[in-house]
Amino acid sequence: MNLHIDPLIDSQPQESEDSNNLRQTRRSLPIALLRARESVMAKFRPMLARHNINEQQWRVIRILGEFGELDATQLAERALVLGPSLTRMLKTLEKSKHIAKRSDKKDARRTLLSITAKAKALIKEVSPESIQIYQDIESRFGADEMEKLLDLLEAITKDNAL
Amino acid sequence: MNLHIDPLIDSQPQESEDSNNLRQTRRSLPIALLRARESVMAKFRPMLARHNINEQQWRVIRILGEFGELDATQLAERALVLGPSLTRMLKTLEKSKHIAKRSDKKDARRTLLSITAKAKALIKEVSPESIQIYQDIESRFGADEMEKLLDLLEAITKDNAL
DNA sequence: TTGATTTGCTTAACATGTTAAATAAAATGA
DNA sequence: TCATTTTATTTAACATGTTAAGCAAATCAA
Repeated sequence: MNLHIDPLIDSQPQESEDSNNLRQTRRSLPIALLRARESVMAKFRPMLARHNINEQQWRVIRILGEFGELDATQLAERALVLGPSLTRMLKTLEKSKHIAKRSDKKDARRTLLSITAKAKALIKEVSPESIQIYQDIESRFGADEMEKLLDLLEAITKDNAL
Repeated sequence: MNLHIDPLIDSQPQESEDSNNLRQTRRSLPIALLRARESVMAKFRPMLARHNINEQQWRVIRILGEFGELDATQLAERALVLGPSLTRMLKTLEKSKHIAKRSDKKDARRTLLSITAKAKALIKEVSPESIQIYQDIESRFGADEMEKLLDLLEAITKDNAL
């Protein structure tokens, strides 16, 4: 999702017939989350593009780098990718030698996924740039604000899962 | 994106070789935003599905309901949809008589979009359910926390746009 | 033990996301 | 005025999102 969104700071709703009491989209949580995410990802996407990977592929590789070998279900859950998407992505990532597949000896239904040396090298390449971008965002937004935001995001996520 | 995500509260990273200093995905802002959004949308999606619309269609209709007639560029920007996606969506939404198109007399390049009576009726149907779901989320998370979260999201969005 | 159910993954079909290129109309400038 | 550039939208191609259905392996229950 690359929306190249302009600020929209001055725009105001025009309709007077607001008989439906829907919150203005500006203060709608789903839309605010999407906008915020887009504004953040806009900073990361050009860097990922330079390394010939997209957002989802980077998440999958990163999760396997962080957690080690996982089965497809756990990987999809943690990388926030749906099963059918993961199935397709794995075909690509196997061909490009970033991910290796093996079947679980104890449970033939399960596929175990792990990253290759090539993907580990990619992580080492991307990490410093990623950290730099993150720090730029954090230093402008403020480290305290960033912590507060992350805490609230974690909290509402946990809250909604109940 | 309907991920049906489980809490993942107790899971911990396994890899010791964390020589790359990437932040744990749990505290990664892009991922935290995505997770939070998924947890929120999971509450809304079944309701939208009952009304036979998806998330993006609802955003487009809602934006036109809020701002009135807009050209395609403004609509795409505000509804957080890319141009090519909007082009395709409009074909569907015109066929279903939710949206009407006319070309701008002053500038033949522009297409002006507005919602029909049918879409206004849909908004009236969906709004109370939407508001109810929103209030459920807000009452569990806390209205103060919700305000803080929305403020921080608006702030970081504005900050990143600079 | 075996028929029924559940689980893990894949396939299918259609929608949107994403980037690049194409097209047409409008604005610009010599 | 007319060639050039910019702007608004669409088309194309491929990737992921989403839901439903399918399939094989594992688990359950009688």
